[in-house]
Amino acid sequence: MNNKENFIKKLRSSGLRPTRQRIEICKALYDRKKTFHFTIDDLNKILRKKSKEKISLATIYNTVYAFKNKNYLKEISLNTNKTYFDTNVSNHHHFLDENSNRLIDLKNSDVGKVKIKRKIPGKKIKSIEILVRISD
Amino acid sequence: MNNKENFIKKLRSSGLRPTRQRIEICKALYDRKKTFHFTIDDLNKILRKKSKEKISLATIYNTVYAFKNKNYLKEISLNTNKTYFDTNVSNHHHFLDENSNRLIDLKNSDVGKVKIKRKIPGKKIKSIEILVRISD
DNA sequence: AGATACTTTATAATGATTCTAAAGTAGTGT
DNA sequence: ACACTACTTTAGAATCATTATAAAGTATCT
Repeated sequence: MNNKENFIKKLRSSGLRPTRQRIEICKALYDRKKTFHFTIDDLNKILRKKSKEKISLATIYNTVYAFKNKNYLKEISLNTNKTYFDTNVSNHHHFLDENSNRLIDLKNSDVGKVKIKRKIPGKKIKSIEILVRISD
Repeated sequence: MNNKENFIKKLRSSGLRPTRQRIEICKALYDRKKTFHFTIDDLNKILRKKSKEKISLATIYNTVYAFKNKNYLKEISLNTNKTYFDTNVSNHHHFLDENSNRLIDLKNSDVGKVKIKRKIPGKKIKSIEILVRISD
C-alpha cells in the first residue's frame, strides 16, 4: 500500500468500501517508511492535524478494528490502559523502552530461534510473542 | 509464605501493617500449590466466598498494587480489558489458551535460551517475556 | 435515478480503574 | 491501659477507554 489508488484497491478487494474516512486513515497509517505503533488516541490526534474534516472517534475505532480483522493491523500485548496497534503485521517482536514507553520493532531475525519444550495436549501453538523491556 | 504467622511477618518486614484485609488477601493468593493467575474481579469473588466480612474493592486494588510494588505479585502483559496478575514472580513465561482465555505457566527451563541479537545504544535489557498463544 | 446495504456519526452506556475524604485501626510511647 | 499519630480501609464519585445505539449519510448496483 503506498498511494490513494492502491488504498482504494486494497479496501475494495477486502470488501470494505473506500470511504473518505477509510482512505484518510490508510494514509495516516501506511504512508510511512517505518512501521508505526499507536493507540486510538494517537491516531485520532494525527488525523485531526492532517485535515480539517473531522473523523469521528467511533469511526476510528470501527476502522482500526476492521483493519485488524483484515490483518492490516496487529494488536500488541502490553499492560497499559490503552490498546496498542502495529502496522507491521509480519511475525516479529518488540522492545519496550520503559523510560519513554516507546515500542521498537525487533525483526524475527534479531531473535534467535525460540524453542518451546513443553506441549499442552490437544493444543497447537498459534503465535509466539516476545516483549523485551529495556531502560537506561 | 504459607501460613498466617508467616504472612504477618512478611507484611511487617516489608513495611505493610498486617491488617485483617491484607492477611485474608495473602491467604487467598498464597495458600495454594500452583501459581495463581487472576484479575481484581476474580480475587474479589474469591474473597467474597471465603468470608462474610467484606473487603472493599478499593482495598483489593490498593493491596494488589502494594504487593506488586513489593514484588510479591507480577503484572502480566495481555491485550484484554482487565489487568492480570501472577503469584509467580520468578522469571518465567506463559501459554495463553485462546479458547478458554486461561494462562498456563511456562518455566524458564521449558523455553530454550532466547538470544536477542540487536542492541539499543544506552539501553539495558530489563526482562524478556514470552507469550505463546495456543488453541485447539 | 432509485433501492439497498454498508458507513459514519453524535451521543449514551458500560466497565475497569483511580480518586477522595471521612471513619477506622495498628504501632509507639507514656 | 491510654492517647497520639500515621497508616488503612471504605463507600461513593470521578475518570477514561471502549462499545453500543440508532438516526442520517453514502457507495454500489441495476
